[in-house]
Amino acid sequence: MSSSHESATPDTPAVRTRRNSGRAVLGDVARLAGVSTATVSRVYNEPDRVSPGVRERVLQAATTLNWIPNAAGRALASTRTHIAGAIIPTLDDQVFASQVAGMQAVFASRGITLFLGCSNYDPAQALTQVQAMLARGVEVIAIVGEAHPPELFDALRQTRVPYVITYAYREGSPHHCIGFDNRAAYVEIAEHLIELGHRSFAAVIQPARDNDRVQARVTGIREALARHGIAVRPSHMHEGPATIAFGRESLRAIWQGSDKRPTAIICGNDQLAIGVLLEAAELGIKVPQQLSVTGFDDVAIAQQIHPSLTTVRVDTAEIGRRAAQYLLDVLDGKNNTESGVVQPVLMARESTASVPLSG
Amino acid sequence: MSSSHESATPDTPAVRTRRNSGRAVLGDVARLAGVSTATVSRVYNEPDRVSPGVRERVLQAATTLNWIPNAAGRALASTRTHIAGAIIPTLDDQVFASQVAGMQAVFASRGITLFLGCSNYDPAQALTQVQAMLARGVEVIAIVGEAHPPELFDALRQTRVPYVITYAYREGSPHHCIGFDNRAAYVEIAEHLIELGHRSFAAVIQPARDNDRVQARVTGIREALARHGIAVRPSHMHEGPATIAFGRESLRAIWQGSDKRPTAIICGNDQLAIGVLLEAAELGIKVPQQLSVTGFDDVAIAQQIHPSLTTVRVDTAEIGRRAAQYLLDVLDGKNNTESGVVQPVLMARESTASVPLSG
DNA sequence: TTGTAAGCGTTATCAC
DNA sequence: GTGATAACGCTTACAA
Repeated sequence: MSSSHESATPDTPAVRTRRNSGRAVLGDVARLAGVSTATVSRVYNEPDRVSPGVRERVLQAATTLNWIPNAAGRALASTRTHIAGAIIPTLDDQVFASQVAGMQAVFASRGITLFLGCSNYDPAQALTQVQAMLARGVEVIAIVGEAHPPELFDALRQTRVPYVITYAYREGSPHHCIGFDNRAAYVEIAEHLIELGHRSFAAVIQPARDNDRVQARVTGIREALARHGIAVRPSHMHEGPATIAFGRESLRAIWQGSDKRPTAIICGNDQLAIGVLLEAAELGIKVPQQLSVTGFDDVAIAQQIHPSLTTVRVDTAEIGRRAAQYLLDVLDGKNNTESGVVQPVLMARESTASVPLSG
Repeated sequence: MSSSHESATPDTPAVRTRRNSGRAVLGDVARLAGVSTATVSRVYNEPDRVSPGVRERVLQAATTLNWIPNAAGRALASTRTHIAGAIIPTLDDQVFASQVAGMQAVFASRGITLFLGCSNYDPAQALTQVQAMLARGVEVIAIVGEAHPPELFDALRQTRVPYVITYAYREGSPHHCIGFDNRAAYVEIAEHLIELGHRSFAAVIQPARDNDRVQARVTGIREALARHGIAVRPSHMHEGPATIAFGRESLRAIWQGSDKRPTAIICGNDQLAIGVLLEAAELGIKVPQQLSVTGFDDVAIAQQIHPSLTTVRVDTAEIGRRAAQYLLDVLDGKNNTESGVVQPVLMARESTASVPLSG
């Protein structure tokens, strides 16, 4: 039936097979409202440029038909997708989850939806995710950390999609960053302990491979200690999964090892530190009298546990909000000159104290 | 040169202004490979139906031009977006974060990307998110819980977008659910305590408003206790934010109140229970000798804290995976008859024990 | 203020 | 196995 365009026989458009299973389209709304498709479009995109009466009629028709504008059609015609992308290592870490929540809130207020991708700390997956997002037409993209394959940044450059590095901030980075200086944060932790008189340290950290933030933290520890002629013994350097369990086993190994026991343990995050704290209780090690312990993140339990944990608070939701705002500004052609630094705050609590007199 | 069809003056297609800022399109690839656009399309969608030589040539051209297929164009032409939507209350809760991670993994393996929306436990926001997702053309959608505005389900029905309710499972629900029976889970907790001889209970739970899961939990507690002629005193029923701090203050209030002290406290989740545990330590209340405590979720610290926490483990990542699989099956027209139940497991640990002899 | 009509980048339907 | 070409649903000059 329905011959394509010049059929003499009147075709029946209302009954014509719809690929989209009967969903109303803009044209249907236009017909019902008795206006052109352009007018319907205007009602939604430049409502001021259409007279109130017509506007009302169109809105009415749209409601009647339950019309929902099709984003793909919109994107194609306007070359704007109103989609942003965010790539994080994992959702299983509170710091990234809340960063995403912060971004989402800001983007949502501007009608932009967020595509989320997890790299699982794997550079190859990060690259894949970025490519998928570019194919999806994300207008901007936020990526945690800057340790990524060059192809990833090549792709971003070629497509000219504005991006921002989150969570990490490094002077001299070629990228726009929003976050904090992980190295400096750990320098501060180490110095806090040195000021308390500590001279013998252990470190329990999460896997550093492919993770610029963790590498920076370790560097911070080493640098701060080196200034005082101190180094962490290899047997006192434990790298493993960022879990309570690994924190526990690390302390046990450190305490029962043959080397001189440290008076302070710097942990890569609060999970590890809490593990150390719990194991210390079990081994009868008094914190902070015999041993000082520090964490990072300031998770909820850090200030509730006994002894409360000295740690560093970072407002990761704020990182997310700022990152989103920066990207929105780029889209708007505004020149966002705001610094990308979200300052971490050392929360000195009960788990750190002056070094015990008897080394 | 190739005048399109009737233009006398030769146009210069290579230089024509591109709205998309110089990104290569399928047509460019076709031209460079010396084939038609249809063939390029086939290379990516039905590679078997194109000869190896041509295929190679097209792939080569695409690489040269750094061509990335445009998802909007694809969606428009194929009426498939390869996008799924997920709506969760918040990312700030591990159980939902890992559910999303599980879904994402399954969807990604099928080339489907996930749009994520957070309702912040607000029905109105949930509705907005659903509408936004439908506009984005999600092919399927997963929503936590079934306590949502009717308009939400109306929209789903009208657009015929397959959906699934996650985290909650209820016999007789009009929706397909993947999760567990929150009521039954709390009946089990209560019965565990009753078997241990407890007859005097307190409950510390998160806000129940607009939250069918929490309401079901409370119902479970009440039903199980009622079977034994027991009810929770109003002064022993504390509802508030799901935080360690609220857990602490609840125990303090319960313990210092004028009513007879309970021998067991059932908490709405592990955060609250850990708060109770920590406050008990501070108040010198012996757990479980004087007081039994239960949580829910089995967060990492639950089995590490002392005394270790009796709680319920739910594999939320599995809920996410199963939900995604179900939705994929619907898309494939398969009849997924798998039960939607992901069985919770009671983890009886040190924080619960027989009721103290002296009531 | 409103309408006409030409795209936007892809896929699908036919012919060949 | 390939190639024309008409959709897909919307926006946007340009015209009226």
